[in-house]
Amino acid sequence: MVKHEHESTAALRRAALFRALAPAALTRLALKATALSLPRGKHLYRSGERCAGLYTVVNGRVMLSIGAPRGASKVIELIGPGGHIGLAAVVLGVPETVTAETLADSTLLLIPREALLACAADNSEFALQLIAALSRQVCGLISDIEAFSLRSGRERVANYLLQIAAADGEWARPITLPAKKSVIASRLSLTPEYFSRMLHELIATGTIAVDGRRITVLDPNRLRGTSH
Amino acid sequence: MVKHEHESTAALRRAALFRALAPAALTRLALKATALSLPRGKHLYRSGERCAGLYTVVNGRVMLSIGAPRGASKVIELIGPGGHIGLAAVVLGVPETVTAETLADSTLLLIPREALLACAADNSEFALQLIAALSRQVCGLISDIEAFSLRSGRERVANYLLQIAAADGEWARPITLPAKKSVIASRLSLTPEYFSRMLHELIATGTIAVDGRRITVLDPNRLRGTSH
DNA sequence: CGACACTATTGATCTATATCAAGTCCTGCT
DNA sequence: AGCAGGACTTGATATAGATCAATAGTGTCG
Repeated sequence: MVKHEHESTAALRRAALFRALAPAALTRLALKATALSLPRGKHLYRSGERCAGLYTVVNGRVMLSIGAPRGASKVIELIGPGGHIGLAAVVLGVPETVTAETLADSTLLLIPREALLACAADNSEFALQLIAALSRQVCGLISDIEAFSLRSGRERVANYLLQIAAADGEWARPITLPAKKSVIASRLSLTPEYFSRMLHELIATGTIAVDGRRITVLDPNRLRGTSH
Repeated sequence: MVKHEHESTAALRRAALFRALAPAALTRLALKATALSLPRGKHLYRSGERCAGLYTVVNGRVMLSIGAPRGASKVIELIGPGGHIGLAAVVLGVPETVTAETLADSTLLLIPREALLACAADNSEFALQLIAALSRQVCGLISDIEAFSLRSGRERVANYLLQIAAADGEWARPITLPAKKSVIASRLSLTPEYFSRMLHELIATGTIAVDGRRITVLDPNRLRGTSH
């Protein structure tokens, strides 16, 4: 039991949202959290369901997507270790607008809505963290909208590769796509077929090399050039 | 001077963000705010600029848009009385990602970043209001992304009309577009030409009637039917 | 180690929406 | 009132990207 608390506390400390939280408050929150692990391909929740609290990804990977009536769907975001899921809908207490599904075996922490709000209410430091996290999300979504409506498919692909290359840090070292190509394609609002073509166009110009999910950026400058 | 304070306080109370704020805190905030009025067509700020604080629209109308290199641009949101502008970038203290421009003669209140953050820091009630406001914005942006990537132009137009009709309350009463048609078209990620065609398609089926910026919904059910 | 099932590529074709080009209708201004 | 410039419409044409169909890898599990 004590072991489990320690694990939760440590896991929360590694999450961006909770990093700055005072140890006492963090432990209090961790006590209310429940850990769960899910195999790949399980749904955390579906669009329209009400969700008990905030999920934090300890490890694994979760896909957030919106589903339209006609079976069509679109990936909104891919969330890895340290990330959190569904904050906006949880604090509003409204049904989720997205569907969350594990892309790999994952372990998560579920923090009940009440504990989260209580913590925010008597810890202004933490409330400001929530505000900052939501603000970052708003900026990210706006930049997605910009990409979808003002950039071509080619530009979006180039830009995406640059982003994960930058996040990874080292150039020349091959980067690994965080999910299978059809998921990445949907994240970029492209069909798998078109995504494949764009990738092969970049290969043809000697900009990148592709080996399965592993991509090497051969010519960063040219990639930057085609990204806008 | 006292007059001006009263005006600011009253204006803030009418804004969604500040409605729930305790009178004392509200007055304190209003004291730090500066009122400004701008004629139509003026920029509050442009994408990339750092912005001193949060703008609240007292009256008039402001257009938020993102601009791409190639002169292309897209309207993100139209903000009327009671709304606020640029919250996310202001709390993060990063350069604005959007451009804000008045669409009509407008009066605004500018609340300095420091005053806003201070108020949030020692007023957990208000911090939660900010959290809720940002969460609502996140949900709205996600729903925009859903519309842009999963719905056809026709569906987006129908849906938009339903939304403003619902906001307005009374059916059968003609609704008025909050800006000229080319701006609405951009808000819906359509060209003015295509927007015009979609509107005329709805006219042809007897679903709506259009007179300039004034639109009457003749057949709400059919409109709902074409909205998805 | 072979075979299934899934993932990716490739080619051919199609379509929603953009673009270009006039033309018409307002609307505010002198 | 008349006119200039913008806002909207209408038509013809072009195209980015989707869809459909077939094939080729690729990994995984008995």
